[in-house]
Amino acid sequence: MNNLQPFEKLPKKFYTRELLTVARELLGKILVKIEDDKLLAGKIVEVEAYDGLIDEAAHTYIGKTKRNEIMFNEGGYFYVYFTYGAHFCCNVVTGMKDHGTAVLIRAVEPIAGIEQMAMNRYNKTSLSEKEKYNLTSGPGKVCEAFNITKEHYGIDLTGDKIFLLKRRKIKGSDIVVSKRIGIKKSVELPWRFYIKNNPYVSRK
DNA sequence: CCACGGATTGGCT
DNA sequence: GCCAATCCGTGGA
Repeated sequence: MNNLQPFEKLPKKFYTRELLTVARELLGKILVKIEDDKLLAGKIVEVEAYDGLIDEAAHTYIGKTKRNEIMFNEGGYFYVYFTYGAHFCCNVVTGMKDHGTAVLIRAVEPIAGIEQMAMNRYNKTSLSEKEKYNLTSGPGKVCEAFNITKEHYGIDLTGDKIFLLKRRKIKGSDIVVSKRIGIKKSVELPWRFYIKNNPYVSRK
């Protein structure tokens, strides 16, 4: 079962590899946040890749700005941005310095701290079946459930506040590849990856 | 079930 | 001034 699997952080080397490799391998890994003695954890079930060199939808396509500068570091940092005047979304920076590549965490399956996540999302702990699956099934929802905000911009993922745990790779036959969601540019790139049949995926 | 639109901040032109 | 890597509620079929 799960407690036989290693409770070990992903090392720097995991993140500094090529974007699409990291994106696929992020599926199934555990996102952990520790803050104020509260531990929140969830299994990553849906991601999207962004690459400023060739991808007009990437925030780094326009070059380095104050907002996106962390994406030009080498892999292993957390890129958090604010959008639509309402929501935060979080990303894992990948590749080598100046690549400007990152993977958006679009959905997770809650594992620990579920009551806290329910409080953060609904301000109550008893949820309907529908609310339960709505906790973390989208990038804005993940950040609200985990209380990830601009304060977490640039965090080093090899540190102790926010990090990912090693898990074994999800088999290729259990990964679905599709176009990305919610963008108007470079819509054709098949850079969205999600775990087949997982109920927390934002949509088919 | 699906389509549509409002909310509301901040980054960039 | 325009518009966004979203979410949620509403209204119609």
